[in-house]
Amino acid sequence: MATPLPRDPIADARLNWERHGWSDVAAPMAAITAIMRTQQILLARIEGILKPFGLTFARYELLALLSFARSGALPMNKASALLQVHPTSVTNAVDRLQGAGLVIRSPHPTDGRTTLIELTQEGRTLAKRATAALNSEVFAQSGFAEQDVDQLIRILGTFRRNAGDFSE
Amino acid sequence: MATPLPRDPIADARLNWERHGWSDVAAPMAAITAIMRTQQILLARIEGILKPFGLTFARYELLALLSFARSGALPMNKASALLQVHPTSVTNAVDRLQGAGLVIRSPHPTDGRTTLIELTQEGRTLAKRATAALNSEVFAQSGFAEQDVDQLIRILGTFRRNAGDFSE
DNA sequence: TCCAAACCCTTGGATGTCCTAGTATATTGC
DNA sequence: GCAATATACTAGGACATCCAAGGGTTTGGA
Repeated sequence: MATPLPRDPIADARLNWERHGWSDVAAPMAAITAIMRTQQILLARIEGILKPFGLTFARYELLALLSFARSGALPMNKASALLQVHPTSVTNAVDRLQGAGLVIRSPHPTDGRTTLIELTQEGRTLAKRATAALNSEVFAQSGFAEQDVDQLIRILGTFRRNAGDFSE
Repeated sequence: MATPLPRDPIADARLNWERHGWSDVAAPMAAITAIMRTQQILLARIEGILKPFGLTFARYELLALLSFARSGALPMNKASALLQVHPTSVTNAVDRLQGAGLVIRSPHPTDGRTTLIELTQEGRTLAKRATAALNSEVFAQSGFAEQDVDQLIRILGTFRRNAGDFSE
């Protein structure tokens, strides 16, 4: 890890905003910038843990999603919707997972347009091991206080609902 | 925007975690996943606003940083440290900004290793206009309640400090 | 019935991020 | 003073994301 900066760059940005007369939006700017940076930190941690398994976060997410599907298989478009990424991102991830022998593409029984992604036994085993590693190395040491975790889930859940992620 | 899902996929993931006996880390997993998704939503909004200016978020951040520097110029390594991205990412952004005539590379007066990035007049003007657009179209309508913005700044600030971003 | 519209997946291209390695310049230590 | 180490930037490569466009399959309305 690099040497810590002497000052918080996001707090400084907020001061700059206020100095320029944008005080009304300085706080949301700081919050949004902090989310961007936090995501970057967390992603780096996660990828660091997954690397020994030959996985990236994108591929892990797909593997995990499949492992929770009753049949161990999902249509690509369904995976795209649930992971909330562009269909081409799923195509990309499946290409690599299939190349590694972790998933298989198979035709949908009734809809010729649709392709099913199916976990192989190897894929299921790797998903299990990778999840165990993430649980113990990242999620169990998230760096968030317990009440803060609840706050985050509440705040970001409201945000995501308002952004149109889900209706529920 | 795509049709909202009937259910929150992150809440479902949390339930899956609990069902598999990982209740102790289910909440942090959900919080971290929510951060990833929120970042994705915010980034898409920001890039949508910046697109008409011919800017991406990475390039905008660099322009904004320079516009707050007293001299309008910064060494590349300083920009890299303040933006907390890899030096090669700064090289990439500077290449494109320079190609668009928004910044200029100039040699450091005393250290031959260092390259200074300097805003052009055009760059300064564009930074101002882009900031105004982001302020009114994104930050002023962040979708977070005012108290939640404060909570986010507090929670993520603590997290970033613990992660080694800054010492202060 | 049949064709247009809708839907699903893939290909190709643009960007951004990181890592590794290489070149050039400074600084340190003997 | 000079060699070894550290620092600064860039080139090349691997991945991920999105968008635009294309080809195949289904669906729905005339």
